[in-house]
Amino acid sequence: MSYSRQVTITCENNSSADCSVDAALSIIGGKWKLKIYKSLKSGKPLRFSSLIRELTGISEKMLTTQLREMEKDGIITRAVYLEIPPRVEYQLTDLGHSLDKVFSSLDTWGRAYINRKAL
Amino acid sequence: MSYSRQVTITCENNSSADCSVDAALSIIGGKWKLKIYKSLKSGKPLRFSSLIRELTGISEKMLTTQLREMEKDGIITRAVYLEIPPRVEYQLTDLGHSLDKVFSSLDTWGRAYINRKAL
DNA sequence: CAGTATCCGTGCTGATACTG
DNA sequence: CAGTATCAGCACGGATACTG
Repeated sequence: MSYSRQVTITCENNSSADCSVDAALSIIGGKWKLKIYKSLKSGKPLRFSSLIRELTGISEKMLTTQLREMEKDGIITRAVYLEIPPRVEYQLTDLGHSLDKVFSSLDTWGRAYINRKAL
Repeated sequence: MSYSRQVTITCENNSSADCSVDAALSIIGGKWKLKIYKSLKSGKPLRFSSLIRELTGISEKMLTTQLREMEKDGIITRAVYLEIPPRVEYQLTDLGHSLDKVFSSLDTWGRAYINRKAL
């Protein structure tokens, strides 16, 4: 089974701003990516089972898929420890940590939006 | 035809950070929203046909859908001029303009990501 | 424990044709 | 000009069962 995705990063007709924003959204968009980022944000490596527990509602398949994509995108690392029982730990890379500003600006805007709607 | 969507903004089990980020992504996520934002960013009101021209590749149906959602979310206004031929102009609201920081942080991160991958 | 394999529904997105 | 209506494909996300 392959986890290939189409992340068209060639810019063609679009301005570079479109392109960069698209690239960013292709990596942090979707239902789970930013939640996974948030779980790993502290820097502490987490195991598969810990992530399943934190991300209430995600299926094993989805978590696997999302983690593989994030690994491919260079956002996280995957460390396999050959033990019994097996242990796999996920951790943010430097590139992953650099999502901090994006996350916080989304968070800030989202909060403001919710407050405004609550009026 | 109704354009209702489910934008679950109740926070339930999730922390407020999850919730706000989700709210933000539900509004600016997707394939076209930020491109439309970008077209209207300057503040100049644009007509339907102008937007179609700028957003290469979008269908009329998609543009209509996206614009209606953004209007509902309070991001843009829709002004109808009862003339012949009809004229409709779209413009960012203050709330829409407040997306500036979100847009630029995505843009900045995306550029950095692309440069990094180009190594 | 940490996955894979398989099946499947829904909704996002698109193409095309038509209308006030 | 600025849409609606209709049909359709396919990717996203989910449920469940199985495995090294």
